[in-house]
Amino acid sequence: MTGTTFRARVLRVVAGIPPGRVVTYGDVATAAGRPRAARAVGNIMGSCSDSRIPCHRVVASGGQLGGYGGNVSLKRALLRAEGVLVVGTRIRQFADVRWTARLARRQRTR
DNA sequence: GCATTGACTAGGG
DNA sequence: GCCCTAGCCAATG
Repeated sequence: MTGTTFRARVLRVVAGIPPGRVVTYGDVATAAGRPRAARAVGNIMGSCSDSRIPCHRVVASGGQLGGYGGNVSLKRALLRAEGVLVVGTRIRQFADVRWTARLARRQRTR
């Protein structure tokens, strides 16, 4: 995996997010190997045109919705459709819908 | 190869 | 709770 670019790793992580769950840009960056590249992740997301990449499950820190190419309303609708409780530009019960590889292992094993 | 941009984050007012 | 500032990173011109 030495030749894997940061971009590819980010897309890989986002593609692994299960329905009804969300992750912050910082979490994706960390999972990709660059804890400080949250901004870069956002840039990559804007370029992700693949339908297999659920970019709408990537949100900002603190449960903020973040952005969605200028159509935040659509992102809000998609998240709510998956069971995520969204109010205004924020996510309620963010800790309950937040997803990370480490948490996934915990809930999968138990 | 340098400068600008942008779906970010944390900290201070 | 909201607005502004500084810091960080990859992509693009």
